[in-house]
Amino acid sequence: MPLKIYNSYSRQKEEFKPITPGHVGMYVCGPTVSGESHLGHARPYIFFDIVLRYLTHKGFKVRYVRNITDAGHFEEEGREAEDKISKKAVLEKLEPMELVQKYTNLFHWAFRQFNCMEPSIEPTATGHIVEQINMIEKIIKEGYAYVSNGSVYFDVKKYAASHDYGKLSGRIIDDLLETTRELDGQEEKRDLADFALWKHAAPEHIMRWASPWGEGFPGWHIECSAMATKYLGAEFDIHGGGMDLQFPHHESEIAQSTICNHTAPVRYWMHNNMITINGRKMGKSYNNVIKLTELFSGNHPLLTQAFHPMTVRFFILQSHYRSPLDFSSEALAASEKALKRLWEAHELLQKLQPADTDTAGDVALDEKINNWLNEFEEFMDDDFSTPKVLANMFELAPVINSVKDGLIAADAISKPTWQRLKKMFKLYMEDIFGLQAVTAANNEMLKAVMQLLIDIRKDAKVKKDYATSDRIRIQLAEMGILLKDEKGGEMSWTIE
RNA sequence: GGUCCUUUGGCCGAGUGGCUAGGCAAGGCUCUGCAAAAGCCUCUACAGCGGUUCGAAUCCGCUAGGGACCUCCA
Repeated sequence: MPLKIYNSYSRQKEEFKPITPGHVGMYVCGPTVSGESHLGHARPYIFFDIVLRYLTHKGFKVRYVRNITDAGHFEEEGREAEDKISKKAVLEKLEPMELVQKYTNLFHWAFRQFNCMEPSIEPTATGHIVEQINMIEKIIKEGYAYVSNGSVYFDVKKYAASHDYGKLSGRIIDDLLETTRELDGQEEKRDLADFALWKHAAPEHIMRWASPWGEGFPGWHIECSAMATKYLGAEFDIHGGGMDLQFPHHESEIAQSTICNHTAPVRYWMHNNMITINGRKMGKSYNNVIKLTELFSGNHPLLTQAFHPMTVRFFILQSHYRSPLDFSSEALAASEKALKRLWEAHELLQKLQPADTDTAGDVALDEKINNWLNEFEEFMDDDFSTPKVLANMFELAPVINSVKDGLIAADAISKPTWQRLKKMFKLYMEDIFGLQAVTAANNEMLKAVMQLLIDIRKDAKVKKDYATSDRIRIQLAEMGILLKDEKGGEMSWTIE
């Protein structure tokens, strides 16, 4: 089945055809590591992790490049700007690389909690200054950039005369040329719409590199162009990122790369929508960010509890990536319960053995199951409709639970169907959606101890010694372990 | 001000013109020593007003609310 991807550039769903058969080059704009990652960051990196996993499942070999933006005008919160004017001893001063390292580590830690796969290449902007300078020189040579006061600007007006500047973000060039913004260094530009490729560093600027135009630092957009070109080629398949990057970041990337490499860089542009909080985009300037560490610990005024990274992952999968997703503690709590239910059905399914029958006792049910399963791929192929796949899984969960409880006869479902069901759940839950058990109930010693308690409780129940049986269950509950009596006298347990 | 998007049941969220997802919450029932879990059932919504159509949550227009981008941003 062909995969269809909504291309932001053409504003429609298109069949995905990689440039090199069997291979996919995918670039996703990574974080700026001048601060701690927050919930807003979770969406693109979790979503594109799903894209990576799904493409891999479809048999593509994916090179996934995600950068770290560690160059720019950095300061750490709370540390004052005076720090930058250097009369202090080296160790007392703000060392940008130290700051960048700290937040990079924190970012990596958080996304390991989310069970995101690591990118194939994770290039840093500071590690590619040479490539960026080379690219800028090429653009100057092509006549689309000019030097002004130690800075280099891209000539948007000239570019727009022969190229469609503004198409990706739906912008009209004339409007952009008229924008009146008071920005730093605006007077150096020939035109307000021009953007910086290289910026001259003022004396107090702490991050600076030598360049043909004097000491300075790269413009924000050029790093992605330079690194994507280096690792994926002049033209590659997928470029992803948040919607807020469409303009000016991605629009500028297209312009730079097109001039430098004489070809449009990207085949499929993919943009995820924002996570909002009370209907407003989560962001530093709105003062409404929930940092990932706060989310995991529950330590934030807007949170009524701590949330497990898997709950967040599931929450994100429950909505389509191009829709805005409104955060609330209640919504996340609902996801937590939903995930628990689904995950338990999944674990149960993996343990249940199919009846040894090639023909289904309940043909209609058997067919229904197969239809739901068929749709998994159909939905994913339709621009990654993860919520629909989950909906089907929730249709299947009662079937699984009913088989366990004997409410549906084991031989109602044929062996091949049952085996397929098992396989598909494992594939989607674990491999494609990247979900994991929320609790660490895989400790062998704990399992053994629990088995002992269960044996004692069973004995007590047989003797109708309910004081003992209740005591075991109640005290375990106090510790956060939920013991459940199953039909037929068996017992199971989960960690809350 | 410009460009674009959005408005779905108590809450979160899918929705391709007709078959009206799913989750959470709530209520009822079944199972059960009790409990939990599980199962079954109930809860039919699409901002408002017009229009197109045999038929619209889905297309068009207007009104109202919300949002994003135009500046660093996932």
